[in-house]
Order: sequence, then C-alpha cells, then structure tokens
Amino acid sequence: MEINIPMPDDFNYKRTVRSHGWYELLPFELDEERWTLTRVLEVGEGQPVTARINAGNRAINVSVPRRLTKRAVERITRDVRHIFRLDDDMKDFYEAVGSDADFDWIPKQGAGRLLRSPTVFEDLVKSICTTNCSWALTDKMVTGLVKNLGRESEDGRRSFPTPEAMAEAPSEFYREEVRAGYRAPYFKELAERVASGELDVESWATSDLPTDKLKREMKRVKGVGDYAAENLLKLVGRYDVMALDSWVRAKYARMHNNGRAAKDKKIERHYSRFNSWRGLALWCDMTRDWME
DNA sequence: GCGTCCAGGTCTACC
DNA sequence: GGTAGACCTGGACGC
Repeated sequence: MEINIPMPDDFNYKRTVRSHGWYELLPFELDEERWTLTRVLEVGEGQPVTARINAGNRAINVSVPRRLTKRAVERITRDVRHIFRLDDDMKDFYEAVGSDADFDWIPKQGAGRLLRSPTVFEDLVKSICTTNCSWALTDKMVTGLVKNLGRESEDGRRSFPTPEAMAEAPSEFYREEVRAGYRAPYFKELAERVASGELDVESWATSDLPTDKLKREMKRVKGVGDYAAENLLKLVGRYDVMALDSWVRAKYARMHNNGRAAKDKKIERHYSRFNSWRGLALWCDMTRDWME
C-alpha cells in the first residue's frame, strides 16, 4: 500500500536524505540512482515493515508491501515526519542566513533539515558509535547491532534494536560481535537504564531545559562527551552548539584556513553571527559540496 | 609481514 | 576546571 505525506514548500528531499551520514547506516539504505530511501520501521505489535520512501511533487511517498491498520499507518506517518523533520519551521533560520552571500544558497536550496532516526535512543546509540573511530568501524558496529538484535521484516531486513533487546544482550556480545571495544559496557548500561524506565531519552526531543542543562543531562550517559552530546543536541533541534569533531576541524581548515588547523574558538567565531543557529550554519557550510 | 598512526572522542585520576 | 594517559578497532601507510 501507499502512504502519501504532504511536505512543506521549502523542503528539499535529496538535501535532507544526504544531510549527514545517517543514510548510510542500517536500517537506512539509499538507492542513489533512484533516490529511494529504504527504512525498516516498527509498527507496534506486528512484524516490522520495510518502507520504501521517495519524494513526489508535493508529498513524500511511502510504499509498504502489505496492508496496514489505521494505527500502523499513523505510526509510520509520524515516524516519516520525524525522520525528515517535516514539522520544523525553517523560516527563522532561512532569514538568519539568507542575507549572507556565503550562506544564501541554504534557503535557495531548502537545506538545513538534518535526517534523524525515529527515536532519540537510536540517534544516541549511533552517536556513540561515531566516537573515536573511523566511519568504517561506525558502520560495522551499527550493522552488527541491527543484524543481530533487530526484528525481521517480511523481506529479511531488520529494524533498529529496541532498548529492551539491547538490554538483554550480554556485554561480551557488544565486544565480540559488534566490535564495540571499550564502548561495550556503555551500550549495555544505556540500554538497561532506558529499558527499565530509569532514563527517558525520548523526552530530550521535547525538553524545555536550556541547552547547557540538556547537554549536561546527555553527558551523564557513559560514552557521551562534548562531541556526541552536541551532535545529539542538533538532532533534537538545538543548533546553538558546534559539535566539532576531527572531520569538521579538517574540513574547516581546508575551506577557511588555508589548510592549517584552526583553534575551536576561531571556528566558533566564524559562525557566531548566526547566534542560536550557528551550529546548523556550520554544518550546512561544511556539507555544501555534498550535493554539487 | 610488522609497527605505527589515527579516525566524525571519552573516561578517570590527578592537580 | 583543566590536563595527561589509557582505551578498542581496523584501515592506511612506511619500511
């Protein structure tokens, strides 16, 4: 069956899909020729469903291989809206960057929506998987989690594991199968805290806490330091943080500092005129050439 | 084939 | 609050 979800006029499907590396990590898969984004989604009690997503003229088209209940359709619609941030109001951001010659391409192209997972838990686990390793190892760790602990859809693909499924797996599994190394106990502990209800990470998406307090909360999770917390803050819609990592520092050096390393303070100053949008302006600047 | 470095960093102990 | 050293993995690189 097909589900059509209206999209805002300023929404750029391709820019959003390739807004950062998440589209390369299971349970996302991108067909770069057809621009079909495949994603295994949970629909509640029943078996997960493999959704094939593409963009039409005015709506996002979601194709699923079986007829779903009204409740399941509502859940998929909610997830797709969340993943592509269709409800984000980009007006203020576009106004902030639109009058700057180096950034006016952003509103013109409809960039700035960062692809995210259906749950904060998944974004959090994946953020930990990006720390202190190559992208190839991040991919390997996420693949290990999904293939071993995810629930199977009808075509054999798997969903992202729930906190409960991750809590049941022993620490050795994370070390030996997922190849998570020193992160192994962090995954186990995080999953147990979330599954037991002690830690509600989904509330971070709608939290009223100021950014610095929310960041402190996030950093109480083992394995989450400044970079991972700030990356996650961007994914929950807080753009007054930079999330500087070695990739951004190297890219900034190439783009704006004649190939020489720049101090973090200097990078922050470069985008400070965008105030609460500085983190998003930075990321758009760094990834401008991804679609050129 | 082997050793070293480091990648989309974080934790702990110590000052 | 700031910093040094340890920490898993695996690909790239030099020898």
